[in-house]
Amino acid sequence: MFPSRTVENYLKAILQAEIALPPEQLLPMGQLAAALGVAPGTATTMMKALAEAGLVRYEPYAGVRLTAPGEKLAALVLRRHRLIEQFLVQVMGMSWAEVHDEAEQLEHAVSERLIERIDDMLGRPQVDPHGDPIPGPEGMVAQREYANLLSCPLKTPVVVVRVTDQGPDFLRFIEDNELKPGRSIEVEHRDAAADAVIVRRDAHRVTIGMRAASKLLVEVV
Amino acid sequence: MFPSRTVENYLKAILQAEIALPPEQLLPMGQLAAALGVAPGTATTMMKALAEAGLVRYEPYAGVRLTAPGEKLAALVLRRHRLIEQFLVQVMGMSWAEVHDEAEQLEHAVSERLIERIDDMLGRPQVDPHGDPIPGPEGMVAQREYANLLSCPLKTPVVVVRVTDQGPDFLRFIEDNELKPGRSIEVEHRDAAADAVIVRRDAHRVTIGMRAASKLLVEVV
DNA sequence: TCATGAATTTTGATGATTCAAAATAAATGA
DNA sequence: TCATTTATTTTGAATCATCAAAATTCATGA
Ligand SMILES: [Mn+2]
Ligand SMILES: [Mn+2]
Ligand SMILES: [Mn+2]
Ligand SMILES: [Mn+2]
Repeated sequence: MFPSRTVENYLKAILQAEIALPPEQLLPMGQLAAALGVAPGTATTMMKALAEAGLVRYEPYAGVRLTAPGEKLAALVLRRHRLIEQFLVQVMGMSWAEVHDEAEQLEHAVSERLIERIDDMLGRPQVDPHGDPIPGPEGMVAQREYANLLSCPLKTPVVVVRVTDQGPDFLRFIEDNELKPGRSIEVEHRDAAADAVIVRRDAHRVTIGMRAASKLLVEVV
Repeated sequence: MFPSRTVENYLKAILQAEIALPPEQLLPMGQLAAALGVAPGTATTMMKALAEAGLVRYEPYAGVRLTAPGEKLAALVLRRHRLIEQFLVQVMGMSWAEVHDEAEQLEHAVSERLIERIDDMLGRPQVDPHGDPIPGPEGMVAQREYANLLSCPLKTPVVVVRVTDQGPDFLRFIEDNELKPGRSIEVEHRDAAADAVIVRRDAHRVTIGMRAASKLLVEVV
């Protein structure tokens, strides 16, 4: 049997949470449940079923971790999600702020065949509109580590490479201030007291909060 | 929160069955169940629920019929299905034989917004790749009645306008014999004993069975 | 060590969708 | 008319995904 829509969502959520976790560390049920917007008991029940199916390793009161087959499946869902996002922006001309919700549904409905066509048509892109890496047809690819606007060097040219927040409002803010991936900027100053980061984009200055600054990943050029 | 995927499929199936039915005549449960590949009792249960929701008129032991709201919803599903088919052929370059199954899934996953973009991009098409009419955003449009290869005049130029069978094998046969919608042909002869219809396409002759011939709708030019 | 509080699991329940098989109604045809 | 066949409905049960609330386990800090 093929993973249901629900199972696909669980696997993808686990994968995305694991990426932000040290290797081997288990993902607690509370976090998983919160990520999916379900009651904790619901997540527990599902994890027992997925463990039964060999897709996760589940340790009661400790948490879960994807097995190799589970990770492969999860990566394929993530691959579909991100290819669809890129397609909606590049081909359908949709805003990068609205493609996430659309992809959230379509990722479960497209066939392998259609995904391959999309991949073809886009020239096998490596990243989606938000700079998130697109897993290959064989599964996850190694993640490159990037600095964010809190950790990158001051007064040094950096290029925005990724925005790790899918919220439409946040994305629109980034777009309005021309801070999308590809854009070259500099961190002028960080003000811990004001909880703010002052960024220079050409001649313009933009001030963003530290919480938001941590969501903007950059590469030193 | 209404129509679930399942309900959408039921409504669409009823609408498509109704089209081939005299007005006012009820659709029997057996036919509906067969069309959806479910047990008869399952269809009965669902019809009671849909009647409760005001989407169908259900008469025990007689059959069902869509109400106005039910028909509107069903037409919107059909609209999505057919726009998606046209999109997959025109934009994604997929074969007209394989788009039906793909659309069967996508019709439940695309947003109103995306469907409007697709409609735009295609220039508001009136028919899908099989010649099936695409309902407008407000619901069903009046159906034009066409002759088929069994009822059209002999030795008279006609244009194929529609193929009323979504089976991949049949569609591939039509494609291989260049009988897709838009093609101009003539019925040379009908042979009841042989259960065959001989069609002339330019200088070529194609023989098809009567069952298949009834699936090819044509317009006298 | 142990009482507390937080996190997690268990329990009991619900809604949606489905089936197989039994019961019933309708249609048919002598 | 009435027995037989066919279609439909009813019944009882299963699966999946979910919740709220109760029970349990774990971690903590006095
Ligand atoms: Mn999803
Ligand atoms: Mn993305
Ligand atoms: Mn469908
Ligand atoms: Mn079609």
